[in-house]
Amino acid sequence: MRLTTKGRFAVTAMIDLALRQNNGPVTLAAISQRQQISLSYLEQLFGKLRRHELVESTRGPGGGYTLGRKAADITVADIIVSVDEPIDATQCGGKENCLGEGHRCMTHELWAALNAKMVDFLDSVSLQSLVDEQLAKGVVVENAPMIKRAISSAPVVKPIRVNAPNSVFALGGVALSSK
Amino acid sequence: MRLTTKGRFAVTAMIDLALRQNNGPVTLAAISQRQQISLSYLEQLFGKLRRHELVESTRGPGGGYTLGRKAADITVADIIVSVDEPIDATQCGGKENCLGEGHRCMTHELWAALNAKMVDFLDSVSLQSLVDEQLAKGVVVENAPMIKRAISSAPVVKPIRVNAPNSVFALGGVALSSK
DNA sequence: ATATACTCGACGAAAACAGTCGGGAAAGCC
DNA sequence: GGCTTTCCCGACTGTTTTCGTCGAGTATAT
Repeated sequence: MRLTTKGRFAVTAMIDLALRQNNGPVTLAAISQRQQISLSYLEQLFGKLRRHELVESTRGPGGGYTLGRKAADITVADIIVSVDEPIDATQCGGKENCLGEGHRCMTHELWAALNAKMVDFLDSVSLQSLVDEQLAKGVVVENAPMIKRAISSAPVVKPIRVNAPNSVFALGGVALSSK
Repeated sequence: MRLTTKGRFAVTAMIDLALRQNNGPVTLAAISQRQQISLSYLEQLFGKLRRHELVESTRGPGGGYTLGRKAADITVADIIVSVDEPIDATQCGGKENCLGEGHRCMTHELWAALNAKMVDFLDSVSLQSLVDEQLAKGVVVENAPMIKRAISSAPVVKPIRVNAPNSVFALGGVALSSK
């Protein structure tokens, strides 16, 4: 398990997505603006997230991404593993008895214990719990025009897709569309 | 909080050190051989660990490193923070209200929640607990000639420094001194 | 048809990682 | 003193990862 800013971007983007997907699909462009992550980089990350079925995509106008399953069923470990992939296996290539004898290469053993703890922990943190934490903190989710409250239990809600590039749908007042 | 193989090396080396320091100081050369980490790289890591007072050094023959405080008082978070240092601060430079208004830059907020959880967790794992885990698994600590059993409660035992470069003090039988 | 938005691959600069090298400086031992 | 051991430090290098750009392409809705 590795943990870098790459994983941080992915987790942050997923929280952003989870906070807003009840309006319908969320575009990467919107996440890019809100979270200050380059669009192309997000595309790469979401490509991986999609291949791991953590998100689903909808093409065309009004399209974007939605969560692949309920936020409560997505863990932080899922997200990080998805974008980090190559788990690197402690220089000895993963084979046991790396140096011929029995108790050699404890490098492997030594780290394995802590790594397991870490994975267990990150697997116990759900995306939903992070979202709840944000809502509790009073994070303002812009343009959320009083849709149903069925956050993630409704199958695929897809309300009317308002397609207003520069009005309400943009950013909540401040002009950030200039660049 | 970042987590890469660098932190892994540091944690692994610290476990190795904790397992053996009751014989007296442990040399980096020995850790290097056992854990297959390059000596010079270890020197860099231990330089940081020493500056953070997690380890103490003794120069000259029979010298090496010992823990700076009891293994139970050193956490994994301590170790990782020591070698990773620059904590990077979420592109906005750490200042609040990054974009002028109040609820902007939730990038900061979003990640902070998880990061805090992670630090809390890693701070709850002591070096001692990892050492105990290894001992329970039956890890063989070579050349431990039946010293006291007071693993880490004795202040600074420092028995007689046997200075026998190639005999018992070397590696426990197998010829690894060839390179 | 056209605009929206995802999809994919190649490319590139900058940073971090992992390791090397060479010269020191303190401490013990002969 | 001279020798060895060991830590100490800075500079340097090659590789990988990060982060981002660009351009072309495909599906979809209006």
